[in-house]
Amino acid sequence: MIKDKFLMTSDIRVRFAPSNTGHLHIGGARTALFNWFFAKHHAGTAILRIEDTDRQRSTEEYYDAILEAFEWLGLEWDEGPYRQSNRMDLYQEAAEKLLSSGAAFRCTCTPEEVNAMRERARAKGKTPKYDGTCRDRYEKEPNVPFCLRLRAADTGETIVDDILAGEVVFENSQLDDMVIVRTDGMPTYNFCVAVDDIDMRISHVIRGNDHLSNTPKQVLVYQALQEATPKFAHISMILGSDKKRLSKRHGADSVLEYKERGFLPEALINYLVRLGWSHGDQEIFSKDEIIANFALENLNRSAAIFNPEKLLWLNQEYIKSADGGFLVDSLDAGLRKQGLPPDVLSRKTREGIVDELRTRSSTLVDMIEGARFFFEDDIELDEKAASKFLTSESSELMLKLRNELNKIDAFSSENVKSAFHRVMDEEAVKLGKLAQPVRVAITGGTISPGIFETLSLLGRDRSLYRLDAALGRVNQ
RNA sequence: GGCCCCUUCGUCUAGCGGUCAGGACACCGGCCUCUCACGCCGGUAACAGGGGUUCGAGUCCCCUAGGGGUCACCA
Repeated sequence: MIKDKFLMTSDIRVRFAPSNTGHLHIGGARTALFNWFFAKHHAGTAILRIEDTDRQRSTEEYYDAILEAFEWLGLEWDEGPYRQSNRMDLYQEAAEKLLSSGAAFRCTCTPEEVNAMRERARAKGKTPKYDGTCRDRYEKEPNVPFCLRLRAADTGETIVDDILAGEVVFENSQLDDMVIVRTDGMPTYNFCVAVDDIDMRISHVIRGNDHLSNTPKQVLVYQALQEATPKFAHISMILGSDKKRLSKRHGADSVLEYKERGFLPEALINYLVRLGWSHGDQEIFSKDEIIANFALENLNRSAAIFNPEKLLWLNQEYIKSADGGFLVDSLDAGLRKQGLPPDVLSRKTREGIVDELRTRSSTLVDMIEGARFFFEDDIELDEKAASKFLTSESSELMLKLRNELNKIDAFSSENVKSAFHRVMDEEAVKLGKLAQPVRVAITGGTISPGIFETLSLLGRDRSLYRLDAALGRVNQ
């Protein structure tokens, strides 16, 4: 969308904050999309922040892959990517502030001891949580390692005001004295999130529903830091066909994998956004249309099941109306990947090929597969089709057609059609009798675009060569 | 298990007290047709259950059931 230069940037600031412990998967992408469209709709600022405080599992490969995925999707972030690992000073400063104000305390309990506490509480039928052993043990022994915990209230309640869920009340008795800085000095997720969101002046936190239960913990950090909370919107999640959380088991769920499988970014975006969001009966939206109409209020609160068939349908819709040049480029790249040179046929011809294939391909991969035979020197015949259609009976017809094709002037689909009709009239056969054997001879199989167009696109030389090869086979 | 969220066709959804409960994907017919598609026409299919509130409830409230999430020195 062209930015209206008269439109002032609003105070709306949102962030998408994935961890680089895995690929950007479609669930995360949808969350990112909601954030991004919300920001654009309000002429606000969309920020990308990588949460890489997990030293064990974060990798640079995933970091790069996440950026690559966004690049492919065509989502540009107004700020970032910020990385939490570069912002340690900020967290340390906040932690010290909390320590000196008494909101946080040093805890020398070992993980084993804390686990034991939780077990004891569980055995008594109570909420398993840290028991507060170190809360008031202010004199600490030197050389004993410690972590920092945030002192949680034992009574009362913490209310999360959510745009979608309304006021959600959590009993403070459920809350733990959570660790905000680990023994190794690394700050923890729930702490960094709040500190960063404050520092980045985030106005709306839009994230998955799985974070709702975490929110009161973060609210506690805001309160301890004496900062106002942002507005929250916890969106529904995407589930697999088994109604379980999306995972590797459901197949390809990384965004980049959809690229590999021949999906167009516009189609993926359209599909993902429509999961939970709608605008009347409209199914197909350009980015600009989504920007114009997106509103958090229209978001569905219930989980959505990922439906690959509908994505496929949408993808084909996008392929049907895609720019021809783009499709040719995609075709060329796909062919080269398989070691087939695209330029055995002219670019104009390839444009004709993708035009024939666009109504027959639900993915770019399908399209390339459907175009293979145009570019192979020697096609592979499907045995079943060959034995059914390449018979001595059909070979006579094909031979006649071959001679007619050899005579025609320009090898246009119209002229090819005339050639067919001359043979059909002469032999008093219907088109089907002639077309299927020719199709098998030309394409190797029984499925292809219209036979006149196919021959015309393939060109006279290659067409006759293949016809001859098929004829030779029958006569053997 | 505690706490939290959710519940309209198989799936995505429209609906925001009065509709024959609409659209889309998928599926099933039909038309078109040289195959496969595309396109066009038509069809099957839903308010989880039970209580209220109301003249009237898919729409509001409660309960039950089911599904999901979360309870870490992971994010």
